[in-house]
Amino acid sequence: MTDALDTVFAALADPTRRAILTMLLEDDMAVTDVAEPFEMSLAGISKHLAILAGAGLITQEKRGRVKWCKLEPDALRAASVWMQGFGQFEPVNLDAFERFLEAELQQDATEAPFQGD
Amino acid sequence: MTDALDTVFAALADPTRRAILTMLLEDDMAVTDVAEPFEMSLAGISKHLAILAGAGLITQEKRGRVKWCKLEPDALRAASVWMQGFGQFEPVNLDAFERFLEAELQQDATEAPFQGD
DNA sequence: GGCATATTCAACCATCCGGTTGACGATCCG
DNA sequence: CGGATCGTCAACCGGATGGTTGAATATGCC
Repeated sequence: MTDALDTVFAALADPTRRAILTMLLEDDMAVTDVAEPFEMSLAGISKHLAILAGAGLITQEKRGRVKWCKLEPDALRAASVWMQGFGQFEPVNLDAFERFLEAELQQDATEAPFQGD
Repeated sequence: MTDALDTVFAALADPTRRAILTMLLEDDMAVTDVAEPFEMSLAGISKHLAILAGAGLITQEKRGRVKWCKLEPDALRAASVWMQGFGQFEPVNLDAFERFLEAELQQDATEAPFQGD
């Protein structure tokens, strides 16, 4: 009965993985480039990336021999919502939340994506 | 080198602990009462509470032989800030989500009328 | 073909985690 | 005092986690 929140929060609980996510904010990256700033074996980083992908926080797409890692911010949103109003995470509300996100997306698509300040 | 975020996210990664936090939203509770709905030994729950306290998510105060557990929502703030600093996209807009829910409710009310008497 | 690059796999290791049970220290109450 | 209640401690267990190394698999390049 491992909830999606379990894997997301567990993935976020590691500083290396949080650092990776922060790096991916900048841009998509290849596995080797993700690993470069860390004093850790490439295989170790590869495992961390697999965990992040398992939590849905990133996706990986192989082009040629390079596997590109891409941030998936939506996975964070569910966790963020839980934190802000934890308690109201019954399935009903999750469904509603998904509909909400879709509605929001459509709105974003038709309106200006940023309300900059 | 364990960051505060490490312990907070790790604490949130367990469904039992999230359920406990949700229960504490209602009111402060004694350890025994926290444990009551779970099919788990009291010692097990006591450990979970210690982890939550270690992460600063709750505080515990002993009055008489009863130890009261109190939610500390501020501890969530750092994690929440981290997650939101994350998205270039707007932070999750809970207000908008609530308006969405209300709008949906009204829609349900007008679309699926009771054939009442 | 042959070599370098990119990434994962497999095995292994130490440590942590979630859980149990049983004993123990406090505290209330009759 | 003596017994019941509240909660933790200590030891233990199986399984997950975070890391390593070395071999293996793809892919690109000359």
